[in-house]
Amino acid sequence: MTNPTPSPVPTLRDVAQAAGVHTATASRALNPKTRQQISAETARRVMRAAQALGYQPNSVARSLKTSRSATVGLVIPDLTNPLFPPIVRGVESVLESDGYNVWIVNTDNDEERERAKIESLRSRQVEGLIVATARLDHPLLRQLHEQGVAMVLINRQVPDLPIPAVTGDDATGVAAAVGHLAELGHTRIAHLSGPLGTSTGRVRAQAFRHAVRDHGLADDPALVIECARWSEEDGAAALRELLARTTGFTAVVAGNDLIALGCYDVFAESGLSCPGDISVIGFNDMPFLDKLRPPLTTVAVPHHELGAEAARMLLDRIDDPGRPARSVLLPVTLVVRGSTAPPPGHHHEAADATASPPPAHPGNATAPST
Amino acid sequence: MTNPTPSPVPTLRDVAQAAGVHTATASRALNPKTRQQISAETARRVMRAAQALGYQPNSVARSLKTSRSATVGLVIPDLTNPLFPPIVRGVESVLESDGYNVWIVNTDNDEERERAKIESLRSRQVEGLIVATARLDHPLLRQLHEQGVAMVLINRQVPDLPIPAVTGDDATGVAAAVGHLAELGHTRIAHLSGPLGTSTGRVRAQAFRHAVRDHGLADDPALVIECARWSEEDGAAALRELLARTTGFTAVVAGNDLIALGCYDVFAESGLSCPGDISVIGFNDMPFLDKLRPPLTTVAVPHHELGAEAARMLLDRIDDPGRPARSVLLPVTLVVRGSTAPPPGHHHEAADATASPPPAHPGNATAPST
DNA sequence: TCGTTTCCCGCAAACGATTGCGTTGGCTAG
DNA sequence: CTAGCCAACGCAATCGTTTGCGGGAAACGA
Repeated sequence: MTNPTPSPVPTLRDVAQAAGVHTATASRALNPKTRQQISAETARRVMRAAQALGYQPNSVARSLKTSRSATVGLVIPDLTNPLFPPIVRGVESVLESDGYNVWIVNTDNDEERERAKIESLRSRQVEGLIVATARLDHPLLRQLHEQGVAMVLINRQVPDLPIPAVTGDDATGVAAAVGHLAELGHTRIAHLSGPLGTSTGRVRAQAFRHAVRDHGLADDPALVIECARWSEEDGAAALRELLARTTGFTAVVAGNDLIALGCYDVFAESGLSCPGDISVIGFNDMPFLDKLRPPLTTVAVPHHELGAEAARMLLDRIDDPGRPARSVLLPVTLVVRGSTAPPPGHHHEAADATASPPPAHPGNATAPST
Repeated sequence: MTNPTPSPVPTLRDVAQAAGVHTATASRALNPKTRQQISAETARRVMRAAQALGYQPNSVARSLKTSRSATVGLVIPDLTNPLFPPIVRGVESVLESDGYNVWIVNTDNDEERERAKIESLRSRQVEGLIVATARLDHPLLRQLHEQGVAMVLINRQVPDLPIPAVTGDDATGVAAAVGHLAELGHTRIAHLSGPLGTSTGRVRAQAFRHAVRDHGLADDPALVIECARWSEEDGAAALRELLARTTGFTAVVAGNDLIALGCYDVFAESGLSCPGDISVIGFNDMPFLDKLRPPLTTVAVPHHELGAEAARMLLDRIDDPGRPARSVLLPVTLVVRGSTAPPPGHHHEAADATASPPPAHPGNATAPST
């Protein structure tokens, strides 16, 4: 079966003609902002005609004339990272209620693709960009900023550029994670950092070392290792390398949840038990973590709010480009699940002296695995 | 810090002026298809000028003139469903290499939002639509089809409309799932179907009843229950209701993975053990299922290929709207993990008579059943 | 030398909307 | 009765490209 022949789509001229008025009049009648310039009677006639013809204004023509588009671009490094879809929803929730459309593009962490997609967005007159792909050194973003493009960064920032950003409070989150592990009795804690070319990677890594020192624990450079990307595979690779070259650590705080998942893979292949032999903490609290084996202890960032706040800031910026670029840090919370427990052989002040399951935590507390 | 003043973006006229030619000449010089109409020398001059000015063609103006846009819309019901991001990647992979842009929109399963977003896509002159939101009765899709919009459905179809679709082989997948459970010794198997207003929901439900009969098992209508949406919450609700009104079933095949995850929630709250007391099979094999507790047995559909094939079909359709609308069914495979085991008290022909853990399947063990 | 072809390139009309400005007609005020 | 005003609407330019068409000049054959 083939497609029916496309019926010609009605234009403003058709509407005007049907209503017996000039296109200018039709245009004004159809636009609520200008409708009061038109007599009620004529306006009604035009709107009826539009209705009857099924008229839909051509946004392309409108954009060309007005150089606006009611559209903003959302630049995501990797849609398959479950962190991002909730953020996207957050962005959409506020932008849509404001009449904006959101154009989502996926760069796959590829610089060339990023450039191409952003270029394509710009050439379509998007009115602003929400960017989740920021790297510490990011010439493209610098250039866009210099060209006066309205932008808000999300989840990551680029410190040298005065672009507003909304991120989770990485430092506090990592400190909470380390604190939790220290409290459980761990003394040698490793960190599988995310890419140090991203602010999140670097900030979390720095916060890790600070926290470790603050707790009087081993601050051994050999205990932190960088993952090339924020992925399960790279997390696994990093942990393998760490296991090969260092020993004696009983816990790892991962740069994010995916890296933590990579650890799970290594545990499975090497026969290590989590949290029996080694504890893990993730970052982000992406969906479904509570159903893992073991449920992953992690630092929860408010995904939806992250997106929503970024969207609000972008709107502010669009209708007043001159305003100062404040950045916001959203509060995070440690959510303790089953992947953290006292280190093997640890003597807790309580009775049991073996590597027993961790104390059941109320609420999210899923049963700890042995 | 505020934004710098936006520098005026160069237009084709600027380029032409800089190169000392007419805009028409500049246009032709910049377009590879028409460049041979221009002397090599002039073309070089124009291209150099464009380069120097940092000229980027204005797609809006181009679209207005040509009524093309090199853009297709991708309509997703719920981006937070991990099934979709890999599909998106599949779509992008083929469309991008063909010079197309992909505009992803998220309808949140809301009919009004869907209409608005599709309208917005159309008014932007997208050249085609890949739609993952199809319902069995879908007036909007019918209307679009009648207007001659190039479309391809993905993952779901609408049977009455001759729109090409690419989906997984739902019937075979469900049959494999039921077969696997039957082989394990289950005789009363329940089905938590997806919404019966979607083809996937209905096809899988029908296939379930067929499969159950084919294996000579109980075909009790009380054993199938419909979930209102493809979500964890609705899966949980459905299983709760089923547990309340029926007993004696030892396995459930869920309409998809999210519904299966809902079952996990119910198990946790009701103290049931999976797979000890009850087995579960999902559908789709979305990411991270292998890390669940227990790892979810499911039917894997080729996400990436699903998207890629849909994109290819759309391209075909765009440059030849007249071609017949063939639909394709992509093969699926049962991947057996840890959420399925013999029913409690089942005497297997092998030695052990208790509800022991399932035989360890090596790796991802995509052992095709029967 | 004179057509005729070929090669480059410019002219101008679109595409479909928005909007500043001008024009019209009806009304009030002086 | 005329000046002045306002409301309602039309005119035409414009946004930045693309593209059919035509023209001028060079090249070619006879």
